[in-house]
Amino acid sequence: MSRPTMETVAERAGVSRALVSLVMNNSSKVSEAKRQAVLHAAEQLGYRPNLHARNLAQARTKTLGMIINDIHNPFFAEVVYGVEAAADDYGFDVLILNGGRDAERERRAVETHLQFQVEALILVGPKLDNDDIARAAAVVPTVVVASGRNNPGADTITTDEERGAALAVQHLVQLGHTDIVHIDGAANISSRARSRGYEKAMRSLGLEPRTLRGGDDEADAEAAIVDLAETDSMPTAIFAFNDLVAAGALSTLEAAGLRVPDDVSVVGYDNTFIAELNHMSLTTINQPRHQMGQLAIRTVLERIEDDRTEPARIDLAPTLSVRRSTAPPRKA
Amino acid sequence: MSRPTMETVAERAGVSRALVSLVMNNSSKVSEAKRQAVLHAAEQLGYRPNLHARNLAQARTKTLGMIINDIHNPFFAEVVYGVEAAADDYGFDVLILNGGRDAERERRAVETHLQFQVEALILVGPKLDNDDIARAAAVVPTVVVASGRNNPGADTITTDEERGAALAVQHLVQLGHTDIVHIDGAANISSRARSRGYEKAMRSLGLEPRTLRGGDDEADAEAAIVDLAETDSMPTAIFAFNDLVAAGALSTLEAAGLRVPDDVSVVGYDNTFIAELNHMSLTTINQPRHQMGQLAIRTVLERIEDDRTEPARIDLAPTLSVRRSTAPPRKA
DNA sequence: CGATTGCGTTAGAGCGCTCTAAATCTTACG
DNA sequence: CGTAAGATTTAGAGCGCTCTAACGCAATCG
Repeated sequence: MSRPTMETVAERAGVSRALVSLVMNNSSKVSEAKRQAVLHAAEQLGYRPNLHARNLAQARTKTLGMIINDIHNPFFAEVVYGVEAAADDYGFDVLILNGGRDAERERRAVETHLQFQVEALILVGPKLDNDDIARAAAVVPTVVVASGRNNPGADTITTDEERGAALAVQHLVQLGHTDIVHIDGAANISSRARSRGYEKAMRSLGLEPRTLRGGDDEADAEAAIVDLAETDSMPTAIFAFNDLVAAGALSTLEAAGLRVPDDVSVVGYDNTFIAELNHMSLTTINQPRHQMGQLAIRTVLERIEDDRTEPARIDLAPTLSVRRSTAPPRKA
Repeated sequence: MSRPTMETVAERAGVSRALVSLVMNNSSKVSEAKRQAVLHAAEQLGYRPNLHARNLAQARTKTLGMIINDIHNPFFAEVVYGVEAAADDYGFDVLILNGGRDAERERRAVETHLQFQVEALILVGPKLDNDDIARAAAVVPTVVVASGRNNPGADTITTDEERGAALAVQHLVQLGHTDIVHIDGAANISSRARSRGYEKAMRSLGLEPRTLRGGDDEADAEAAIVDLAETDSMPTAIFAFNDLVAAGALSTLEAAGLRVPDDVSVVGYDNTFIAELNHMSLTTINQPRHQMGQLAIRTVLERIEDDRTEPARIDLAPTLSVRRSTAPPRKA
């Protein structure tokens, strides 16, 4: 037994199919009596509009497609909430597809979304390269959140990562540190900007930058720290590429018999869940993720509704979240 | 300029619309020449099938709807990967909607999915009550993952949480502990089963259970621990409702000057990301999340394809993950 | 009192695709 | 060379909905 359609409801309510359609879209030009009759019939039958039929008949789908780099990563979750909140406000549904940290999967996800006729694409931390993004942006309004900002044709929502790195350095310097090492993000997309920010900030304060190769993972911190310990060149503070690397630093430092923040201060980046844990309590750089999500929607809707065409570049300011992993250096 | 349709492609390739359809569904009964012609025309025009039209025309949508309790929670992320992997195998698309820890939002998400004519619903840790679930299950095959198992009409994939709690107790007892306190999950859905498992296991080993009210949050552990410290009744081991509560225990214990695992051993539950962090290194109970996701798909597909009707109840065995938060008790 | 207005309602076409049944083209065989 | 069998291809209906244009009817007006 198949689901009831408008036809069924119309029959039951003794009206035409078109009238049912009007009621479902709560048009104002329906008499109260008929509206009730239709609503009642629909209720009784358990009628549910078929979105595919609606989307076919209408030009618009009122649906947005979002692709998340990795569902695992709590950094992106917060962005999702921002996106959803804003989309709700404007009456759009958001379909989520998981990129799974894999460009090929993301490419397929884009394809799926396009086949679903989404009105816009929101790419959160995409792995896709610029060409892929340009191709997508040529078909449908596209906004990239938290990734590089030279995506041709697409809007971008970023934070100023150079500035964020500078905030970390300034914080440490204000505490009295002068020997500050940076463990970078290796090939990670944000690595360059954060390293550059660190180096510029150090130099502008008259300090010598020291950057070590890291990665985006706990284990990646280990080699760097071990190296520092063995060459007896342990700094008084470490600025890590992200919170996870900072977490790796924390445990490796402790394993080496050093206390945080007494012996070494540690700063992370991203203000993820990890940093918030009391037991970690990581000083870190915060990106306004919720706001980034909201802005992504606003931006992309400007294209849809007001058909703006020149790409928007929104660059937000990061902030510092001070916790217990930083303190003044031990007096020498 | 609107998107090209099958009609456009057909014209360009000099064939009929139906033939294009056959090619798109790679039917075997199309001559190689025409197939190439169609493919080529489609390529040139940037043709992309309209899923809404297809879904309307076909009885099936080959689409599954998944609702996740909370995108933030990394526990669920792993389930998602399992679901996606299995769905891929069977050629289904999975649409993800975020429940946002809110029953009302979940209810709307169910509605959205149904309007999208999904062939089945996968509810991961739903907040919905049994009635809501029954209502959904009456309309479309539904499987509930990682939640209570008395959902009328729906299939369920769970782990034996009593057993999991018992594993924790046994591990601690084997290490030599006899004074083991449980901090429970308060109103949380899994709390009852885990507490019961703990209490049964304790009694069966001739030990006296001691359960304190906790919650599902770091802060919830604090009150309990502070209480233990103040009444001078600190046990040698704590079994927490979940990893987050265990994390709270860790930091509160340390703040009270107690070392883990030297003074007190701590066991969590769920084997989340947190437990894995080196700096936490939490002994915990693991649920086979990936497998749970896969089984969810298999189970629900059995209903769709083989139209099984009696509800399936799959209950998997949890395992123990030993890390560095547990050790033999200090000799008295 | 006939014509006009405007509200509420409806018929019917059309959205892009699949599917069935029938048409057309080959190929093979007597 | 005619024709049946098989292989390809196509016309056309229909999926459930929206939208335009038109219709019926009551209220309003000159």
